[in-house]
Amino acid sequence: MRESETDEIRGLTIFADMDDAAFARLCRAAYVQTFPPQVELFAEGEPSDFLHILVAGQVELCAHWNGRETIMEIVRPVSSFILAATIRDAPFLMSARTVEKSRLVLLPSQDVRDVFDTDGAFARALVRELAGCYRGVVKSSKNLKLRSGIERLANYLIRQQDLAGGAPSFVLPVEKRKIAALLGMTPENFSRALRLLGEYGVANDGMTITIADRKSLVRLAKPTRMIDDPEV
Amino acid sequence: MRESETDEIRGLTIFADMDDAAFARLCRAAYVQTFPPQVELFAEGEPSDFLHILVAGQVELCAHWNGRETIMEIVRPVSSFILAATIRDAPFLMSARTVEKSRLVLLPSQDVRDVFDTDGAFARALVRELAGCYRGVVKSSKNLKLRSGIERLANYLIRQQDLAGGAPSFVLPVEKRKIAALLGMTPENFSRALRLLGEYGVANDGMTITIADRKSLVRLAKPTRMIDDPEV
DNA sequence: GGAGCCGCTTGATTGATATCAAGCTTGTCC
DNA sequence: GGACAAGCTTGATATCAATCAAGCGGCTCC
Repeated sequence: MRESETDEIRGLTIFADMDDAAFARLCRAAYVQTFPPQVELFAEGEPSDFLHILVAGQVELCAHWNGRETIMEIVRPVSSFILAATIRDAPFLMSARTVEKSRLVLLPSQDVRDVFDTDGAFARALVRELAGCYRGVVKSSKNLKLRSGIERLANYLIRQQDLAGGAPSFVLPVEKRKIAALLGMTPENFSRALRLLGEYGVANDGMTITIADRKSLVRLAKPTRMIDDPEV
Repeated sequence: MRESETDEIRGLTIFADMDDAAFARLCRAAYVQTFPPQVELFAEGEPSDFLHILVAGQVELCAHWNGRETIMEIVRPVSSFILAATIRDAPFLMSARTVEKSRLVLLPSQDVRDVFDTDGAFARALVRELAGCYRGVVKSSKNLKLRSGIERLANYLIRQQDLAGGAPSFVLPVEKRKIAALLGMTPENFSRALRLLGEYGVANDGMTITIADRKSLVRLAKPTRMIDDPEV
């Protein structure tokens, strides 16, 4: 891995406080790879040989059971994923697939565990990171159990508007069917729910969403920091 | 906190590898308290001042939104809970309530963070613990998104039978309505689903469940390690 | 023992979501 | 341009889950 590439991931909070020697050791056997869209990076159940870091592109994490499939998370750069499996040397609980052309840094899991065993700063950073990941999944689980489909969609749109800088119009980051799966609904119901949101000032043209009356949408969505704020 | 009481929690994996001095420092300002049933220990949104460890009894972790309530987890002894909030010095994402008379050890969150900042072994143990917690919630989320109510119940019963030692008959650990909330269903549908499982050899007398034909139940439930095995 | 409470069960009904089956729109590739 | 594919939308229908409304049964407390 070249220096220009290590720089891209050095800024991640999990590496922020560790010393250069330990970071160098992590990067020693690391490599960078670019994948085309729709490529499966790994499958549920496989051993977690590498910690993955998405540098550019988009990756979906999905899960399967009994012929059904759902999307658990959509990863955007720059962030690591499947850290927990790496730490516990356990099989992946999710499959990963590129959504678009993506560049990834792969750190051998054994190296991550070795450095984590010897470098206290890294271990502490991982604790904070994993605590954040845990809270993220808890929030997502609350979202699923406490809200109906249309409520989840309304909150999703509010969140996306914030991510896009708050402008009334913004473009959805992935295909609608993928957002539907992420929100635990079928593409058909997603479409119907989106139309129902027209009553609340949401307009929809292809991948572009326009929120004309955010207050009205918020009255329906009732976002709360305990579910919808990624910072908390 | 007395020595007899520190012994009760010393065996937890998060304390296993730390040295006695660090453990003593953690316990210095800790205290033990016994609560009657149905007492709220803390509420969603409050600051996480103490890391909680359940020594005896049972505690439910629940979440609320817009007048609705659900149960996220039922904690059994001996285990810590709300570790992630403590680590991140963030508000609780869930409320906690005793299900029965319960004894808890409360460690000041600030002490936990202090020791975690200075004791590498503790930090490493926390990483492993949190990675396990994260994977637990991911599995629970897969369970919710990929399975129907009756499938979740079938898998729950199989798991409870294993926990009870594998005997055909066992007693449910909490009220049915709480199990229903945990599985994301109403008490009414829980009751109906349980009756439908009669077709698969499940009998139900009060709190006692008898599984006459486990193979048949397994054929329906299709348990998988990637969702149902707490060890993976 | 009896009254009252609480949780569980059951049935009837409503509401939400999934499925099936077309069409529609958009963009791509000859 | 025209054919095709893929994703989206829409309507009709079926299935699943929530709600409403009793009634049952066990338990506690006078």
